[in-house]
Amino acid sequence: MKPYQNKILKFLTKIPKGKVATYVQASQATGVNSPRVVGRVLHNNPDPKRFPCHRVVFKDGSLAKNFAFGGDRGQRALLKSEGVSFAGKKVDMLKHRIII
DNA sequence: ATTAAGGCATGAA
DNA sequence: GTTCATGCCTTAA
Repeated sequence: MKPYQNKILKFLTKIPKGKVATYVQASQATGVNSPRVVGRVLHNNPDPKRFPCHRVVFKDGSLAKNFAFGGDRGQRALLKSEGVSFAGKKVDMLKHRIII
């Protein structure tokens, strides 16, 4: 059993639409005090359709280079479609960052 | 202001 | 010990 993985995936589902979470927030919310672990779980994402890994971004709002949905480019489109605003290349964290 | 690179820290496989 | 969808730091252009 991988409790951290289960918690992280569950954390993804509880991210409201139009909001984004940072790796740090996800790691702290799940008790896994390491953003890298979160990133690994997202990469091992068993079902991208159920777990919106595209809602997890860097602390500064930038996106990962090789995203499972078609690169950072595709992720930007997905988030934008959900109502997330973008400041150039980065997500507008001030408005869409979830409050833990 | 932004990008790139290098280094160090953290936690798990 | 090494790697990794990170974070923060510094240096450079």
